[in-house]
Amino acid sequence: MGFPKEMVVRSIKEIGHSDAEALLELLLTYKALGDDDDAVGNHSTSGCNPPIVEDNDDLDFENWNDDDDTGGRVSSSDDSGYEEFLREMSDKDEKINSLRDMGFSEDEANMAITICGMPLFDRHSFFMEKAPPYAIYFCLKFFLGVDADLSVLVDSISASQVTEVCHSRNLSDHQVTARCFDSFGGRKRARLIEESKKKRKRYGGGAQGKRPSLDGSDEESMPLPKPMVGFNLPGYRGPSMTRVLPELATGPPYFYYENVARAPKGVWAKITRFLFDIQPEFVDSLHLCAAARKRGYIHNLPTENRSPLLPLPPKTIFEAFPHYKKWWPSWDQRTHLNCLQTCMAPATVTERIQQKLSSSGNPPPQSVQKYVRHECSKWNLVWVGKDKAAPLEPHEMEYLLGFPKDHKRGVGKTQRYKSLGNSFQVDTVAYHLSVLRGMFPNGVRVLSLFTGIGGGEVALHKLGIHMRVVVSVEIGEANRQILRSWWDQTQTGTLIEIADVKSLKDDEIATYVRRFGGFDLVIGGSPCNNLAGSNRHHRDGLEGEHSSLFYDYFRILNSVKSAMANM
DNA sequence: CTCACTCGGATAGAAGTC
DNA sequence: GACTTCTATCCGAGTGAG
Repeated sequence: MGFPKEMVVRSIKEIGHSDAEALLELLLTYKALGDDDDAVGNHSTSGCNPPIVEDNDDLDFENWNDDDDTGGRVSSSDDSGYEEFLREMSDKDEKINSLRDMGFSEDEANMAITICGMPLFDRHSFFMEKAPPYAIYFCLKFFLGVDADLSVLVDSISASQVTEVCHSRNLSDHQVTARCFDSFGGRKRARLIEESKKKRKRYGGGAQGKRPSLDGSDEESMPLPKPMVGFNLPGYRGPSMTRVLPELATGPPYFYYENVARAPKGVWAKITRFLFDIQPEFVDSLHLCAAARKRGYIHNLPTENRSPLLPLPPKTIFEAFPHYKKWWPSWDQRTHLNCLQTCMAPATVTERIQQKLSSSGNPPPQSVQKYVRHECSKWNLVWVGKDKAAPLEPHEMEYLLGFPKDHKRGVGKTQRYKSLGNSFQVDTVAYHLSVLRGMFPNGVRVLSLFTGIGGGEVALHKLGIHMRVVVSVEIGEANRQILRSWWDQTQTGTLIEIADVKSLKDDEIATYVRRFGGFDLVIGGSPCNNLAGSNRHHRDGLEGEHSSLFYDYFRILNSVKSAMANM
């Protein structure tokens, strides 16, 4: 009943882009073969992955929409032809040789086999939301040809749907990508529902784990650690942790991804699934400097032997700004500032505070204190005079964020606030990147996405790591000028500036990879606009207009990995 | 339940540019 | 004077902790 493997692979190669339905059928066929391969697929590849929900806890097709955990599950296949085929495929070398005979490179064959051996990939939920998207991505890329880029994949898989969705919803490419992944879920799910009616086995209660919702919005929450110090921080020595990354997640290149920690529910779970199931490192920069900055970082860097930038930054408001102590009221007991944001308090806020305080006694009544404390916390105000609270100056924000003084001089004040609010906290990022210092004594080649004002570059510079090359992608012209200006003053390496991540396609990436011999680090934090709690209008999650650029980070990272694998 | 916190956005009007 | 750019001033909800 099973297909000879040569037929499967050859058919896939022949079908190529021309027939999406047939291709999907073949992929599903291949997956069906893999579904029953317990021996191959059930090994664990990662010591850091979150607990994986077992099949028998999760597959409940008839009752998918409700919370009844006593539904059926798909039994393991009793088809001896499949098992025979899979036993045949169990030897990795043999598989590689077979694939090489068919014209695939060893890297391509290795990648495909690695993917096919991954536990999640091997599960019934392959094309569902819960399946790791990077596996789907690699798998499709492999079967469609290694040079196909994501947009081509999407087009060939569901061209009519893409067109329809784009026209009717005005969606961007990455949103379409996400939806196509979702659409696979639907199709595969329908197929599996049909199969499950034939092969069903009852199982008892006690199901564990969260179930992805059917509308594609995964509600899986990811609890933030307390204290939010990541895997470790200077002065916060937790239990020593060693992590084993999935094979596909390891470098080269190293990568470093950043975004707001307090994103809407399910966002970090989704980001994690795209980025190789690596557990995010949540850090509040409050533990390293005088201002809070709760951020999640997903990276494949070593976590041992980190070292902070010296001198350590001031850790309290008074250490950072001693002169404000003079006017600081005793009933304002803040020692740290809240997150430095892009918007500053309007003059009306500070005027109202001054007016309220001057018209009340000393100390002011509790109600006034409460109001003023609230406004000061909300707008990050500091006491600059008697009864006078004021927003931080841009150079003070630069200082707290670890940038050199007047890094952004010459730019409008509003723009400076905006860029700084969107930036890295340099000391925090530098602490994570410090492990690169000993690894690249001759310098690093960096692909910097969503560069902003160059927080990652400044961090590397302050660590004393020479940047041989930085290919920087940043949409803001003012930010590009700031980086260029800083680069010309401090650096000797090559800086290439690109405006739009969407314009950075596979061929150009491959050109840079060939030109520079690859990248050592792919670093970037994609836009948080649609994730941040401050956004009252369009907190749309990862599919939002700006935040969906995360998918471009994912796309470009994989493109770099692919190009480097083919070097 | 209350409370605290959040890499923001839309708009009108001012200011600058041609 | 038309147009663009900049600036000030408004605008709650989602989430989690207690």
